[in-house]
Amino acid sequence: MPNVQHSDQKTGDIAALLLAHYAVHARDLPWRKRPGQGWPDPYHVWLSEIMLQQTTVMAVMPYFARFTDRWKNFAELAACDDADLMAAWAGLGYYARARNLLKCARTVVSEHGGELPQSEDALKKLPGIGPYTAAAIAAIAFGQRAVVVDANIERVVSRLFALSTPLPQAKPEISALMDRITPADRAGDFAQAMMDLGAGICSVKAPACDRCPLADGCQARQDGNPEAYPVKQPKKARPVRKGTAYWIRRGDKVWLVKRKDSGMLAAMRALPDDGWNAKSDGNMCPPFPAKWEQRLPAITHIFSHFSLELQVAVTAWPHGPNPPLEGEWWDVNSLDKAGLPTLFIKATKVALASGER
DNA sequence: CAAACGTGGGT
DNA sequence: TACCCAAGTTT
Repeated sequence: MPNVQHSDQKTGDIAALLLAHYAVHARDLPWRKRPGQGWPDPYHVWLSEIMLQQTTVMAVMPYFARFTDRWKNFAELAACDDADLMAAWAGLGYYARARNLLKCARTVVSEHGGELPQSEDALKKLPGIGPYTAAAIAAIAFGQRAVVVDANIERVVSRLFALSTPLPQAKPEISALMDRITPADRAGDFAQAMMDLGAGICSVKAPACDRCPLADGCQARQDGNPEAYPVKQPKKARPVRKGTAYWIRRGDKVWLVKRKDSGMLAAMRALPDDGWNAKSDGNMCPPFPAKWEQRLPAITHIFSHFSLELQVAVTAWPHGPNPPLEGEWWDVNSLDKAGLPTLFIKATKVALASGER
């Protein structure tokens, strides 16, 4: 445990100071809107929390707006087609979230009468909801006292108490400290205030301590080295892989496939490829023999755990039978509606820009 | 438990 | 440019 030189009195001040600051400086985010006087719509809280996992507020905004406009509650979302959902999620990344989102909505409808359960335990049993999200929903949507810990809060707490233990080993310590400073009432506002603080003031680089309501009680600030926290374990290098995608054109159509249901970009619509993955290069074998042109500029795409140098090979497919490869013709003029992951969006742009007939 | 799992903005 | 990181969960 950390050197506990903070009295309960002092840690109690943290919540009061932060909530007062939050009353004035809270970000105005769409999922925080409260219908009437009460709490925000739990469906909105849940949807935003899933979208915000490892994803910035800026990236989430347009997706949240489109999703809530199109699917207004759990029942509507549960009833949608899987392919439509995946296409709507395209570009946001971490596609397992989209598959779990749908599973979760369907479970909420079939087993919980279309309303989210309110207890942290019950929430954690739902697909896509882990420790963080369960606590966040319980606190933010249902007013329960839950201890919320995300990467922002890890950073803020690490600095407040100048924790020398590196992450992820420090997680239990951070949870215990967050538990200690979380108020009995307004735990949800407190969590959001901590996250706002981490996002806007207690930033990774160059924290704005002069604007921080907790600066006086911050150990790292007193020590003059807030940027040194949180201490983290070094990360692994990112390998570079090579692969090929295949652009099969017939008139104004291109042949798209659906990726398998597990692994990278699972269940997403895509261009055919040569089997590249995080562990190995693609085999450079086209899906079928044809006259393949392969002189387009390579694409570099950075995934979380490897980089990919992707070559695009092009062929023209004659009218008549379809290519011997499960898939569908897609109009090249409406590729934006295909729901392609960003990697393949880049590939389609290269193919089209090449003046490819 | 460590690794898998996307993407784009910031520095 | 290169590297860091984000409202984490699942296996």
